[in-house]
Amino acid sequence: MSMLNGAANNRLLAALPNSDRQRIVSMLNGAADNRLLAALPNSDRRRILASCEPVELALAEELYAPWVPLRFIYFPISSFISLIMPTGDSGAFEVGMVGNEGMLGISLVLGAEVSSQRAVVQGAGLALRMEAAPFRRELRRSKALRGEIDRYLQLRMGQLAQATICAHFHLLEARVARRLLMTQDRSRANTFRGTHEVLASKLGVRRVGVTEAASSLQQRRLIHYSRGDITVLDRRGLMAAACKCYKADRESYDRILGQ
Amino acid sequence: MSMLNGAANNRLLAALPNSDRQRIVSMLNGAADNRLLAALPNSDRRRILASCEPVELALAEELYAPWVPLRFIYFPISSFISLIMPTGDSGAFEVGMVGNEGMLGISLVLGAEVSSQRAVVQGAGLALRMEAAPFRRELRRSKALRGEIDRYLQLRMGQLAQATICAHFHLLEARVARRLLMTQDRSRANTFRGTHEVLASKLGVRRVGVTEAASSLQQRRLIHYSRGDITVLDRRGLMAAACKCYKADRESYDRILGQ
DNA sequence: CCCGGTCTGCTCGCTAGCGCACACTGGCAG
DNA sequence: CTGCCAGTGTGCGCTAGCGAGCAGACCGGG
Repeated sequence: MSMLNGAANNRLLAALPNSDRQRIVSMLNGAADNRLLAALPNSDRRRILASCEPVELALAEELYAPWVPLRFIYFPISSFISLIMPTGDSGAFEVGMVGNEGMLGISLVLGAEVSSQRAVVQGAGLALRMEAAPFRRELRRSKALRGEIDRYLQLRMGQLAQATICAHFHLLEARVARRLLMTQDRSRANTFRGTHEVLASKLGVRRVGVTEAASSLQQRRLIHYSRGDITVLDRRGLMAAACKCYKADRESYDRILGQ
Repeated sequence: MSMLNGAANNRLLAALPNSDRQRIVSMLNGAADNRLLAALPNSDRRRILASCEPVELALAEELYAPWVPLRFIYFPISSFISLIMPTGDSGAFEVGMVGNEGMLGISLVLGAEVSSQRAVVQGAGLALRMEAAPFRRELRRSKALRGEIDRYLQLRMGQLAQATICAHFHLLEARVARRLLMTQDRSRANTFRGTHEVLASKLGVRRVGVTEAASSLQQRRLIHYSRGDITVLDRRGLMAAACKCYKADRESYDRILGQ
């Protein structure tokens, strides 16, 4: 169980809930719960997993700060991460979400040591992480890894472009609905955490705006929320309330990563 | 002069103005006027140039249509290109500009055959183009090419993120100023073409909005325009009128590409 | 010289979202 | 039980940008 080495100063595997521990065991058998890793040939994946270390990510934990050299890259398993761009005047704006479909630390792939964005855990859970140096080594060695990351890069660029349009053109209520659906997808649960306040900061709007939008969605029985717990009641209805960007994103996801 | 072969059905080198022809000759001597090519080791560059074909790009020419397989990639020399994302309801929105600092056709690098965006010539001029197949071959062969493209990718992603914020938060006048500065940089001239109408469509706003903003900038003697000709009169003043995104973009440009 | 089309200027009513400020509520700590 | 505070609800005046439509100005072609 080489994966356990080096996790000394971190929450250890033993401390994880059973379900997560089982997931790790199944990963060691080659069925990683991270799409990017799962797509690799067995030999490459095993080698990479051997350099990875499982970590439990806590809600709101900051994994990257702007312009601070990146020590680790992360493959989310049951966690997911929000990429936040600082706006200068102490505001913020989310420019990406990383779930188990991808990885955090693309800058390292592209030859940089830092990133201009903050990375904040938005859904607590498990992830695999790898130190920068071995990751870069692996990147040179495994053509398959690089290929998968390239496809993921393509996805991310497309979604970023879509997000630009969405933020500029679409009504807040539709954007809120879309954001909730995206969160639901990545947390793979109907209920997840998130106050109006943090949602607002990610969408780049006032809290009040989110309250109004969310309240409208709740009155229509599409969602329910209370003190930071959000539940999706009617996924189909919520999709109808969301802008087309959500569907477009899903489609590009299927097109690029699908099959 | 192998570069001339294969240009049969195109505007030929001989038809180019003297200045452009001289540029090509100097490129063959190893001093390409495209930053990405210029950064390559001589041997790689010469090999790549041998597979390239010079083309004169006309204003408003459409190089890529959404979802149509990309036949060529382009290295702009004196031309520059606008990447347009369709918004569904027949609107449009610019998500990137490609000048001689980079290349057009990143999707091919990332393993796709198509792109979701339109590519339209925004500044007429010279470019080198290369067919998809030899480009892919070269990409596998030249580590240096891939490395340079990776750095360029990083730049583009950063600028896309910045543009998202800009479009969402900043006042139209500041955005117009920024866009004019960016155009000036890429056209490397104080006067360039562009009507309020097309500017508006790239910024995702009404033409009237651009007219108001441009008119205000003109009254302050920062620019002058008339029937599709725009001249920057006071570059420093225009920078002051622009949002900080412009400066941020330049800085990320220097940080990533500046040696 | 006139005609037609392109480019620019201006108006008017409208709305989404903003900034600010304050009030209510439920759960948790002391 | 009390106080506190994070999370949510609401109200009010304000503004940037929207949609639609029309008017003049300039330019090149017939």
